[in-house]
Amino acid sequence: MQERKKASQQVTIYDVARAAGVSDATVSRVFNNKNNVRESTRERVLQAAKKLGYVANLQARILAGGKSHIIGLLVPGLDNAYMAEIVRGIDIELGHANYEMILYTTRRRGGNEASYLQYIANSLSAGLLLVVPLLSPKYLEILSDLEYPYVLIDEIDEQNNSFSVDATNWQGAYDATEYLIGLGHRRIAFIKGIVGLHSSDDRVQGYKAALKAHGIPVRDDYIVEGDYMQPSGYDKTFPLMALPTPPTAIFAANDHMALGVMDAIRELGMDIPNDISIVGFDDIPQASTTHPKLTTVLQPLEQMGREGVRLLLEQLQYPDRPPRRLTLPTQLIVRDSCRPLA
Amino acid sequence: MQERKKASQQVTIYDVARAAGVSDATVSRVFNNKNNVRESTRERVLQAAKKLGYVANLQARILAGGKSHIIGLLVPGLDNAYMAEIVRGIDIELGHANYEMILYTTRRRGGNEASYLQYIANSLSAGLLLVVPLLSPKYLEILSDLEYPYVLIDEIDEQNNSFSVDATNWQGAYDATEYLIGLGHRRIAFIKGIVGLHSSDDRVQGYKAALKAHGIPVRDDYIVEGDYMQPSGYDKTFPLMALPTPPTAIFAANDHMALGVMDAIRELGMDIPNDISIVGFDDIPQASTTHPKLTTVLQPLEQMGREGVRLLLEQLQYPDRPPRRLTLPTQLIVRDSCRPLA
DNA sequence: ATTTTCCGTGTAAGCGCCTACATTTTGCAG
DNA sequence: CTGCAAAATGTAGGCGCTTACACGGAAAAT
Repeated sequence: MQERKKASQQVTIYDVARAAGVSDATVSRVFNNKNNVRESTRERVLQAAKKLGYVANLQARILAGGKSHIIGLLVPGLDNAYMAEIVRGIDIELGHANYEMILYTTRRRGGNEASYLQYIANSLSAGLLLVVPLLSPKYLEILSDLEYPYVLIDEIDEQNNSFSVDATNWQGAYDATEYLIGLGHRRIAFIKGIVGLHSSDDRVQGYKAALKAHGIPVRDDYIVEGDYMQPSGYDKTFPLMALPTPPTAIFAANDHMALGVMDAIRELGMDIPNDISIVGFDDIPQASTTHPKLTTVLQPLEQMGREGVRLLLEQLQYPDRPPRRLTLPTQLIVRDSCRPLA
Repeated sequence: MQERKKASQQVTIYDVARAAGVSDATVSRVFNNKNNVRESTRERVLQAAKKLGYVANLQARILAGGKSHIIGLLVPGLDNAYMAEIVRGIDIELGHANYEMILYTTRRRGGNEASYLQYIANSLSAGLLLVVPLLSPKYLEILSDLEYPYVLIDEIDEQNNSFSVDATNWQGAYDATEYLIGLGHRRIAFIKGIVGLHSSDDRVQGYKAALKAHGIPVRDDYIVEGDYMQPSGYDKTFPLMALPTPPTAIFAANDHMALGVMDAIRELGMDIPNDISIVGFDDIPQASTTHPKLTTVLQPLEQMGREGVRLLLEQLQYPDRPPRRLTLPTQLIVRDSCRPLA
């Protein structure tokens, strides 16, 4: 026990019980908001607790069968604005519900998903939030085998067997493309995200659908592959602009790539939006601090995080409710990176 | 217990013991790497455990006096690249040590630091990592009252009474300034970070010291106040460039602000680095994906995170070691945003 | 006033694991 | 072989808390 010398000083439920002249069970009841405690004793207990500085010991509480009030968050990493926004939402909502969050990264235990998940499930978290692009179906399988509550954020379960939160990716892309078309653009290029990703694929489809709906042929040479990261947006812009008939607008499947596009365009000596229009997707905070400000499709990341938490807590409370999929609306945010075609 | 139906399925130490034909104590010994277990039984236990899919129950382990293998991370939020880098380092090192991390944000329990810390200390974490700019001294006081192990990252304890990790902010700023001077610049402006922040103040001092060392007078109108965020870098650039004798180089106290400066400069129709040189500080990932690539002072953020973890684990293992302060070297990273003065 | 409820509280038995101590087994000198 | 120390393993108690159950007393019903 060298690890926690403070153990000796820890105020337990017994100390409070003694101070308040009741049994430990009563103290427990008070702190768990059980209703069968007389108001006067409840207050006596509360006061004693406050005076002694009592703070419940979580592990004991969980072990004894209480609720853990901790949920796990599994992510590949925190190193991008997209993730940070979602996590912010999660944190806020968790705060309201008085839950803590423990962070797991897929970086760890690479390969051995099964035991990692098993480990997580057996640990302190009562449930798991997954923000894992390119989620392997194996994960879901294991998770449901474990009968462990979880929610997918910005990712869906093809089997429709999981709680999940995502956004109207198709519609968002459709709207943005239509906006560009409305501005008079006909030569609209699209930089794709990571192929295979649900969100990414939907965006391509939305883009194509809008073109078709307006009788504009889909040109394959206008559709290039990116990876959702800034450098890919930058790199892919040059070949696009080197085309015999270069596009007059570029729609990047996310803001990070759009930022890269802007860099490339500037490097080509062209002006945004006068020479070319650019649209992104996500509306990360940075989108509104660039110059010109980026027109983009807002994906309610923070809200997705929040709803994810709600869905998880709901599961914890009512374990038997059937899985639900929540799809939040995106919204076109018009800023300064587009202009009507002359 | 509606919260965890899986409880019934949980494989306990007893199951393993039975399967291996030993007592639970022996199983415990095996999993705690105690040395007085015969090799043959150790293996028998391990095999049984593997077969049953045994995973230790953390709360029970902690409760019984074992090590928690969880540390807490207290941050204001995750929403910037600086923090993300540090957290990445923390995560990596924690992974090596087989520790988990639980995330606490100062956003929660605004105001009531004392009880929040008390809560944290009484929770599952064995120690706390603080990445809290503008840390109130009150925090430290409470923490040491609690005799709770903690490490400060990129922040120092004036009393020198805490374990902490930071970087050579003064030297880094000195080096960068000297580099600019070496390039022939004499009119070098500086955009400060958040005043009051240890790191920020040191950087100003380093900048001033370099100027003085080279006999260049420190001009107050060249030193403006920022807040470490991109918009402030952008905003503060305009008045600077509107000066009767505008600077030929701008040194921003961090990369985020430098990015803002670059935006502003471009908006003024000037070229980087031909018309003006720019230097940042931190070397966040983005610094190398801008165009031109940003010359900056590398602050080993990831490593700071890692060392922070090391220091914390060290404390957990040897509770009586006196506090240490670890200062990691910064390094000037020359890229493309500076040019010799014509 | 007496019986029936029900409310408020205490008692006790764990939750899964660790560890001091007791006990058995092993290794080895004599 | 015997004896004994050392190594290996088992036993039991406890970590702080929750919760089924028991129980006394007060309120409600008759």
